[in-house]
Amino acid sequence: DQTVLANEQVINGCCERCGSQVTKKELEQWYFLTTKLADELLEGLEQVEWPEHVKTLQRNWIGKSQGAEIGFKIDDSRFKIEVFTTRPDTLFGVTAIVLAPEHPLAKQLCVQNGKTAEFEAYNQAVSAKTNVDRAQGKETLKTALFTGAQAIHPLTNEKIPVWIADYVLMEYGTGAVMAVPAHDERDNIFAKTHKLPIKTVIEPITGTPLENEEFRRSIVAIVENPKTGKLLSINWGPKLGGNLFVGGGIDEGEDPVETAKREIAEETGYKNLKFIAKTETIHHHYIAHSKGVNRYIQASGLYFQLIDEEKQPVALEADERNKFSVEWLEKDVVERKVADQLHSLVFKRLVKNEIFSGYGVLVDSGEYSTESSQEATDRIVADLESAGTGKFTTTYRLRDWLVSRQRYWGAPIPVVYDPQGQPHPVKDEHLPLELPEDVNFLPGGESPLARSKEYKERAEKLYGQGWHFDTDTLDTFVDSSWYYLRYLSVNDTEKPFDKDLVKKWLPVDLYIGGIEHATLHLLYARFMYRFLVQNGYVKGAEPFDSAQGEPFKKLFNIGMINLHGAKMSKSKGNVVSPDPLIEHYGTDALRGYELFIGPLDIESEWNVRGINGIHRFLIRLYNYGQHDLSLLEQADIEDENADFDTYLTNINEAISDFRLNRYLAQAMEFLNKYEKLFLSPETFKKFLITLSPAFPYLSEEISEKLNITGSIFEQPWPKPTALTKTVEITVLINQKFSGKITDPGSETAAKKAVLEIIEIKNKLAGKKFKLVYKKAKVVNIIVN
RNA sequence: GCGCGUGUGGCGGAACGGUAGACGCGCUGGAUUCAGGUUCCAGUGUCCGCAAGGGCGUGGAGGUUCGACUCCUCUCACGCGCACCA
Repeated sequence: DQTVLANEQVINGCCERCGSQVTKKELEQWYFLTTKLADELLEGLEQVEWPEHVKTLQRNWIGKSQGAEIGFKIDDSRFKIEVFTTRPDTLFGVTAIVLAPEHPLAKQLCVQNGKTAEFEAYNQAVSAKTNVDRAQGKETLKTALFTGAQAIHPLTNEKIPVWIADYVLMEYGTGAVMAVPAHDERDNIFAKTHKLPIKTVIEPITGTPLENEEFRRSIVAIVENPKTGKLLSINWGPKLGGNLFVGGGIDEGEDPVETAKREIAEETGYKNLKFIAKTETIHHHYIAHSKGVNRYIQASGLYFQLIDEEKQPVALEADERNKFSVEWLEKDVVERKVADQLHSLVFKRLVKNEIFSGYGVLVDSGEYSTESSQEATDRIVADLESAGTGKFTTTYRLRDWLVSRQRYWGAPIPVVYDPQGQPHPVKDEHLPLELPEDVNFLPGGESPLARSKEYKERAEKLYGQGWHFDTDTLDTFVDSSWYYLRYLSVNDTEKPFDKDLVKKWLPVDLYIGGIEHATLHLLYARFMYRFLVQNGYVKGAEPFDSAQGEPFKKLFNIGMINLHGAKMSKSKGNVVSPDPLIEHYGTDALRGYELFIGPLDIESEWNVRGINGIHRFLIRLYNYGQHDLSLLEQADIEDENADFDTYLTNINEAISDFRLNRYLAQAMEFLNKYEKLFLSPETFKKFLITLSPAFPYLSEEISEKLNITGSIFEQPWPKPTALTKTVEITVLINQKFSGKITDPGSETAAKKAVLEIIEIKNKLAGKKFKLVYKKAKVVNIIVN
């Protein structure tokens, strides 16, 4: 409550910690310039072994986007507006320049054009909206204000109106956009609302260009029956492309609308049609399988409605006509069934009225017309650059990290202000700056430190009359962003951490934590460490590669335990106390159950009944440990060793993969098998050692019966006895299990051995079959 | 809207492309017990069958392969993240 937050700490317009709503306020605050390292933070992700999921979260959060900045001069003034766009290829489609309300030029342009009152009114309306309102949807798109100013298009010199609208955000890009209503959804809504022209400058391309293409012009015609709302579709069957609309080539000199009417009548008989709408030209490349040629077509999509249902006889020959059937389908059915790229694009443009925001071929774009988006982008930006009014740039979604907090509990910001209000760093000899103690530290809209008499006096004593410390404290995430460095030198009173120790211990080999830190702690810590490394604070000034800027080499995300589908948390009051369970089952059983509940990185459901299984296992283990094994007849030692080796290999793998549920399952399986066979005392001892991490109390207690000097925890982890176990091959008949054989090592020997098995011989008698062999795996007998 | 992830018995969950459901919970029957609990034995995907045995089965539809939970394409459902990002 009552403090500022960083962007990362705001969830849906509310505080990530306390859930209270976030409002906007103008304040002077300190920032860490995380955006300066945005690129490095992005690259560094390639250097670490983190779950892909977490890397993606961070990549999205940083939100790198490449585009260009383009300057638009304002007519009759010295001003110039820089817009950021990812689509310079749509430059000829610009019909407005739109500024964020907070844009420095927004007010000035209004004032210049005698619209001061309008601006003030609009600005007030906008700032009255909270972030939550802004996030509510497209409602705010409709609010905008014309400044009265005209910008000059840098390539055509046309005049373009300059608007203010709050759908443009000051924090992103340059706080100004070029509105291209034909090719951007928001610009489109904006333009329609304010009756601005919409100019198409990109024609879509579908498919990919091929070699030796045959060129033709053609149409795709959608026919609607206005009485039913259904659309006419031609079903060609699964092999010939499924459902399509009526299509056909345009004859030389023929008008597309006439072509479409002719094709519709020929294929379906309907002849009384009303033309409704038409798409821009669509460039389509495809392989015409039936004709065996590659085609490039320039297609027009056309939309018709039936005037009436009158039909003429279908003109096609019977064999031609039988290739397809004519269907009337609901629009949503059509959307699902029409898979062809060209036809479904026409559907989107004409039926769903979607705008086209993809890449394509330029049209109505002066000398750049007929170029592809890619070519045009490069050439347009290059041309603008040589004219001094444009360049490629990169923008990030990441915001700088606001670290000032109006809270008591935090490290004081080590800044002191002179009587003129100019900030200065607190001198080294005055560090660390400690919190004053004569304050009421409840939050109250301003920092509690501002209320401290002692803090003020301290500053004046150290720096002189009229000086005062910054009264905010640092975000606690600042502390957690470098604690792993301090951990190495907790008793050092001279400096925050010891470079040599850092050099020795970092990066952290394995970092375990919850996913909730993905774009908070983990991002801040990476930033801080990289900053310290880059500036020689941790490794000296030697050059370093990107990987050396990463504090955490490997990351493991631990999953939450849920209760009835909800995360357990103190604030929700749905925490399960372990105490009664420990009392009844013991800590070993509880720990074991927690390991056994499921994979560590997956959210799991808490279900107490499961603890019984572990409890039973522990009782069996304990009872087994009461036997004097040296007096009992044991199983075959070679089999036993081989089994133990297998077990050991499995659990070693499971443990290093954090598959602790597998680790315990293997242990149970092993005990199940040998509970009745009796192990040699040596093997049992090794078995017990492998269980000691999961069940420290019980394994220690049982080990007292064995000849172990000292604690079981001082025993080395067992090593495989390295006896080679015989490899078995599975024998399958038509993929069904039919037994196992010992692997003789070679294909011919294995096949021979299989065919000598009596039961298999009998099954195969008189049948044709062939054998598939896979080394050390399987012999599959395929009988037809 | 964009991005990411997950779908396997009644449940938690196993399966280097090679006997799907290991291990555990629960459930059913039996033994022990005056009884309940505990413990022990047997069974437990589903359908047909007394059984032997067989059919079907890893969200759905295709494909690759001798063989697919696993690889590829499409699709559905759920979950998560970001979101007026130009």
